[in-house]
Amino acid sequence: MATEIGSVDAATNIIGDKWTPRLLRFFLTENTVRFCQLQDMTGDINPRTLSARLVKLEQEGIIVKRPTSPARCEYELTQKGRDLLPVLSQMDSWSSKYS
Amino acid sequence: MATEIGSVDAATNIIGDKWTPRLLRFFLTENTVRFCQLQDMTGDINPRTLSARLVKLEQEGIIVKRPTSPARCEYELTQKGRDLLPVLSQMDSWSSKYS
DNA sequence: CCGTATCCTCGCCGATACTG
DNA sequence: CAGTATCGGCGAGGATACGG
Repeated sequence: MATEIGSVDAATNIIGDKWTPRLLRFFLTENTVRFCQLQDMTGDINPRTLSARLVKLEQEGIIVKRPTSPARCEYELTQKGRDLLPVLSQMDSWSSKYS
Repeated sequence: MATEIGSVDAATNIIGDKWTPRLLRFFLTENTVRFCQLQDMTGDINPRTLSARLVKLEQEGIIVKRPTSPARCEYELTQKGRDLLPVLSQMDSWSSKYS
């Protein structure tokens, strides 16, 4: 059945984007997040860039966007996104070991 | 003591580079690797780029370079590099789950 | 075999300003 | 609050050729 095992590319396509790991890291401790929270947390991200990241993550089925009121919405991980958290955890612990 | 836990940046600095995850993936199955092997495996990587990656990985203490004969050498993971393999494994399994 | 040297393109992303 | 619009710089990395 040609199970193409052993590539790392799909994850790289997400993780490799600037800011994305930081954005996803938010979900290690929170269930939902809003646009401005991500802006505040990263401190410096351009709204244009942040928007682009969220669009891509949504297209890839990693997050879902949910309006909570007019002019307000929140983002949440899908199952596919939740499955990405172990990657983040590993990156986290490696990073803190080798600061 | 301001233990800055909970960043993902150090790993991102390595993993985020184009080609690097693929290069490191080699070490999931092999202990040492040579320049031309990496060229063959990736298929398309520019020698200039490959060289740059290896230099950076060496500077970061993730691999070591060892000449085996004049005009021949091999690369090997350090402990710091070996500690990076779990990240790669996680990326691998996520990628194969969501091809 | 293992790279380095030059040149050059392309697209990422920051700055800034503005809308629903 | 949650984005979109426009513009522009800059640097990563590809193409190609060459050297130890």
